[in-house]
Amino acid sequence: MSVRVRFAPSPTGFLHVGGLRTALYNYLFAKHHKGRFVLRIEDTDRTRLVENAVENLIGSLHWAGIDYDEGPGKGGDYGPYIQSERLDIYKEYSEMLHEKGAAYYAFDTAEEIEEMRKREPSEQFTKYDRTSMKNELTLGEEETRKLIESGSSYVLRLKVPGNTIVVFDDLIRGKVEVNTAEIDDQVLMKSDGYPTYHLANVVDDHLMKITQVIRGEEWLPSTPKHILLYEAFGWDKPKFAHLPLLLNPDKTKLSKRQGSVAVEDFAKEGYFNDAFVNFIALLGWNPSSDREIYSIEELIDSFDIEKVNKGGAVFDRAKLEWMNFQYLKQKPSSELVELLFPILESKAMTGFAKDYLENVINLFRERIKFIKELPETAGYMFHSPGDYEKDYLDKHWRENTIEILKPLLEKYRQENDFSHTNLYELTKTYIEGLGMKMKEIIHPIRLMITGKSAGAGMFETMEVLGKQECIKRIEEFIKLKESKMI
RNA sequence: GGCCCCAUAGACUAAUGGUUAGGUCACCAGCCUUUCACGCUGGCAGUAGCGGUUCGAAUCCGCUUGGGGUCACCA
Repeated sequence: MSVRVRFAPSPTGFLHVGGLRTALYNYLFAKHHKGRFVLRIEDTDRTRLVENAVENLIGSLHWAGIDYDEGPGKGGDYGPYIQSERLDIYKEYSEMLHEKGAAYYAFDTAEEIEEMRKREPSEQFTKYDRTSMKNELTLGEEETRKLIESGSSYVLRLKVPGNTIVVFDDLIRGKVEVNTAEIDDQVLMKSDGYPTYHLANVVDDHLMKITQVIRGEEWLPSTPKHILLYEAFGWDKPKFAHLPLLLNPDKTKLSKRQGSVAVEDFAKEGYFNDAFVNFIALLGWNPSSDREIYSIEELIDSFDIEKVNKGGAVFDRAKLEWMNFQYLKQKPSSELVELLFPILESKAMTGFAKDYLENVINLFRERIKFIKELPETAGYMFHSPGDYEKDYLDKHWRENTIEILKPLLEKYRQENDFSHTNLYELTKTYIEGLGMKMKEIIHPIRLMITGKSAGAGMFETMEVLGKQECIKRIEEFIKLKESKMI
């Protein structure tokens, strides 16, 4: 049987980092086994719908490079893939469940249920008490039919069998056992005619021929209910794999309270999609013991669901940044420059040639974390320094600096080869001829040309800026200095 | 609190009965140097605890402790 897995988010906001990891593992699993990856939208809670959430979700998946084979906007043989468009299906199957005696109708109001829970003296576990409440079992068939026909609102509840052990074999955790005494008579169909997650996901996974259900650990406690449903329907069960949670630094479930969790926020911050995916993939699993950088193909190739860790993984920003930096270092400048264009444009720093910008990128790629830092960090590559670091100036500018500089400036003026190697040789020859050291002149030059104490190699910087610009800046500085403006 | 899941350094992980317990991030030191970085070298630091099984346990079993998840007409 060919592998079919699904990612089934509910459209209640943006794609969560944990959701992306779940989607990614499903994707890796599907691709590894040459199977199919299905996207299904679970929008059965009408009260939590968020406008454009589906588009957002798909957009984030797309950014991450996770492509689905079947789903909204793509179609497939098992659609529709949006649960609100499958209501008649759930109705049909819920009635089937009722006919089999595996579920019953109930008429309690929210208040009555709340009261029942309060009545329960134990602070342990308050199950729905099917023997004392207003439902098909206490009212009888006839009364039930009358109530339904008269338009009373009602739900369908799962009739959980008493005191039996439900067992399933989790692909990641192994054998899991739960006594049905611990399982509530879960609502399957809500009074608004929509199914709950429990019914919908079982019906859909069955009809969509899902072979492995790979989802977050938060679903582990409700899996026995799903097992009961498969058994009531008489269907084959898929295999289950419950992924460890992604955690905040304090080890609680990764949440918005402790920083950003929306995938699109990371995209906006400037993380590379491939670096981000690489990082996320390694939260809970690693294909080897001596590597951190993997292409998506390599991840697919080596993915093994049974090797996924059981314990939760803290989402560590520092390592994410490091990962991003690894990608920044090796990406071709032709790709990076495309990211730089819109950034410069937004700062009204336009008019630079592509080649020039690529040179700037190559000068700074090992000194920044994100391309968006360039207008700030490398501002002087786009305009004259404007101001000069006071401490740097005080430290490296001497009484005789100008005298030393003027003949050198003249040499620069007469030099046509502004390659960094030549500038280096030329400068070195001159300065050592005076019995001085390179650093005694390099810092003043850096100051005059960049205004900053930190930057790329000085002669490399001069090469990229070009002869004309360098000479102009030195002249400007000398003029300021001589007129005591600085 | 009941139930379920989990447990290798501060963080991510490798090692599926035999390793001096390996790698990465972070941190620290040194080197490189033209500043800042990068890079290189080295260092700090771990099998939660206690029993058991075994010639041999991070690995298997039990208990304890700790952490997490979940207990809705939400997913």
